[in-house]
This record gives sequence, structure tokens and C-alpha cells, in this order.
Amino acid sequence: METLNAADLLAALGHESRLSIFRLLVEAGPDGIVASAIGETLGLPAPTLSFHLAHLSRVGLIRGQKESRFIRYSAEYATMDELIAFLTSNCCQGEACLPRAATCDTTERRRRLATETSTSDKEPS
Amino acid sequence: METLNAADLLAALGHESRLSIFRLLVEAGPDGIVASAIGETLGLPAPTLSFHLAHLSRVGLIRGQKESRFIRYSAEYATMDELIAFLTSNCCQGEACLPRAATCDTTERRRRLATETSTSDKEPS
DNA sequence: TCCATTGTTCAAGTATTATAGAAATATGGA
DNA sequence: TCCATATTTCTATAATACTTGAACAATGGA
Repeated sequence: METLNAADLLAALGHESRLSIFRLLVEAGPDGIVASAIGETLGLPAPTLSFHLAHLSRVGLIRGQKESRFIRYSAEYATMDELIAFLTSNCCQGEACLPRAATCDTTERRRRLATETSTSDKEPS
Repeated sequence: METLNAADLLAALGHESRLSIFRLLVEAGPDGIVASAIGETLGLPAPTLSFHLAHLSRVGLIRGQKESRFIRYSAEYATMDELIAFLTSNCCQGEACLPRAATCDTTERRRRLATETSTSDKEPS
């Protein structure tokens, strides 16, 4: 992941409403939540919600799937995982903050576990 | 860490220049870098650099220490650590994306390792 | 003291982002 | 077909953030 793309992801999460939306979807699990339910939970007017959902979708942090009249949004765990990997890898390259082996290993292991668990969904791009 | 503060941190990192600055400082290690060196490396005019350094300082991601005529900036690893902890804890509360024990344990262990390594600097607030 | 260096603050212009009412689209049910 | 519901797109407005030249403050050396 290049710096520019990472900045886009971070900027997308760097807004209270969008972070709340994403948090909600992550906690909701892979099944996700229908848009109207998100708006109701967070008290956002429909156009505002739509604006933020579009932003999060555009950068690949969430995904919406049409389901009759509804649109069910769910978190893209793989993208988040990449972002965290980027941030933590960034954090031990200089062997400064933490003993390098510790941080990188756990990050790697976490990612490995993720792909093992849900093999179909999480492609390491 | 509350959501609002996390959003502030993410927004601070959600800008190409600031992310590059932070990345540079993290990789530079605890000794940090003098401001002019950052500007030279990234090709930023002094006022622009100052603006972004102030932003990153305000949210607590970096810290500047005066050193005769220079100001030496360094990354605040503890803040970054908290942010990552927030993001990953967020990621398994719903027991959705990963087997809960795996993620939470490694995150916790990483934090524990961090405090063990540099005991003076990293207070778990 | 005077000057060069380092960095910040000021000020003003530009650009981007957020908000939300109103209108439009799509779908399913009566 | 007609209507209610779910969601988006359009539009305008408001707010915030970014950039950078110019001026300013602080420091150390000649």
C-alpha cells in the first residue's frame, strides 16, 4: 500500500460520522446492516448518510449490496487489515519503537489467521 | 480512547504530507529529526511544514523539542499505539472478522511488549 | 552589535468537504 | 396501476482546510 492510498483511507476514517458508520459495520459482522438502519442508529439524514457511505465505498472500506429495496452495507475487513499492516509495518522499520520481531510477527500472524478463517473473501492483493 | 479523539488522529494522518512527515519521524526513531531536515526531505516550504507539524503536535502524534536554534520533532509512539489498539479492538468486538481470541490477544501482547521495552515513555492512560 | 539561520505566525487566496432540502429513481406491495 | 418505502443524486450553502509570501521572533556566531 502506497502512502497516498493509505492517506485516503485514513482521511475517510478521519470524520466522526464516517468512523461511527465504519465501527458500526465492523461490529455488525460480515452480514452488514441496511442503510436505513445505520441512519436511524446514528441519527443522520438520508442524503448525509448517503454521502458518507459513498465516500467509504469509494476508498474500499465498505461495500454495498442491493437487496430488493434495501442496500446492505458491510465492512471490507481486508482493506482495514491492509491499512493496519501498513501502519504497524511503518512502526518498526526504524527498529525504534518496538523490538522488530515482536510487532511484525504478530501483525503477520494476524493477517495469516484472517485469510485462513475466511478463505474466499480476503485476497491479499 | 473515544471515537471523537480517534477521528481526530485519523484525520491528522489522512493527509499525504502529514502522513509522510509522521512516517519519516517514526522511521527516524525516538531521536527524531530537526524540522528543516523534514522540509528538505519532503520538499515542503517552511510555512506549510510548520502548519502540518502544528497539526500533528496538536493531536499528540508528534512532539517538538527546542534544541538551540532548531526544533527536533519525534513521533509519539504511545499515541499511535493507542490508535492501533482502538482500531483493532474495534475489529473483533463483533466477533466477526477474526477469531476473537487471536486478534485481541496479539494486540494486547504487542502493547504489553511495548510497555515492557520502554517503561518510562509509554503510560497506558 | 549585526547578521545569518531556524522556525513560527499572519494574512489572504484557493480549494475541498460537509450538510441537508428537494427532486429523482427503483422496488415491492395493495 | 398507484402508492409507500429506500436510497440516491442534484443543488446550494456553509464551513473548514490547505498553501504560501511576507513579516516576525529567537538564537548563536562573527
